[in-house]
Amino acid sequence: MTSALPAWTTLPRDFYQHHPTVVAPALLNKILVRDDGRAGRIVEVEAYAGDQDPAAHSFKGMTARTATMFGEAGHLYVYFTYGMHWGANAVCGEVGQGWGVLLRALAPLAGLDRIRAARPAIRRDRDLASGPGRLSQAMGITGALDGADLVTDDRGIRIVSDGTAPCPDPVIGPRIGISRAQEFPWRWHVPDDANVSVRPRRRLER
DNA sequence: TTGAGGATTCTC
DNA sequence: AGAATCCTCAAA
Repeated sequence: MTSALPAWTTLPRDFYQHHPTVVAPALLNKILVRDDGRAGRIVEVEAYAGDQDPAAHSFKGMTARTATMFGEAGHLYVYFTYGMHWGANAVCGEVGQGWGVLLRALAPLAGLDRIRAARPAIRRDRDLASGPGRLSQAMGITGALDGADLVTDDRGIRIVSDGTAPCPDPVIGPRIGISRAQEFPWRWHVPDDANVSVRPRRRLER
């Protein structure tokens, strides 16, 4: 019997030590894993690039909120917004750059009972983790996990590969929900994946 | 001390 | 289209 389930190998530090426009598409088809069995395949991401990027939290330099983003690559930057939602990023680049990749959507893969329990109002599975706030809620990510090391798995969250190739032909387009640098094509998602978040409704100009 | 705005989601 | 809901940061 030679066939076996492919091993889940944690992504190494140097996977993250590049520009977020490189790391972001490379993260498509990787798997976000919690130590309680919850896991989901990453199907939508966005890049944020520090002082090169007016839309990034880190654009104007480090603050108390963004300290993690300026730290070592491979850690989790978790932010709070709109008074109720958490967002999760993989820090990338070198220390001091403030670069990261926002995890925007997962295709739930394991621990579905726990994921559904974390999203009790949701009826369809494709709505469980389709959006940064939904993803964080589904996976139990809050500010308590800000700074967690995805490489050493020091706090029960990591990103692994199951051997699936990177998405060969991702959809590329503008980022969602930002007011500046809207023209940067720094969003990538797996084509036709039901879990990809959708812009609510484009506001008509004028 | 104040206030505007926010890497969103849900409901009406 | 509007509400919910509160933290962050710059400016006064």
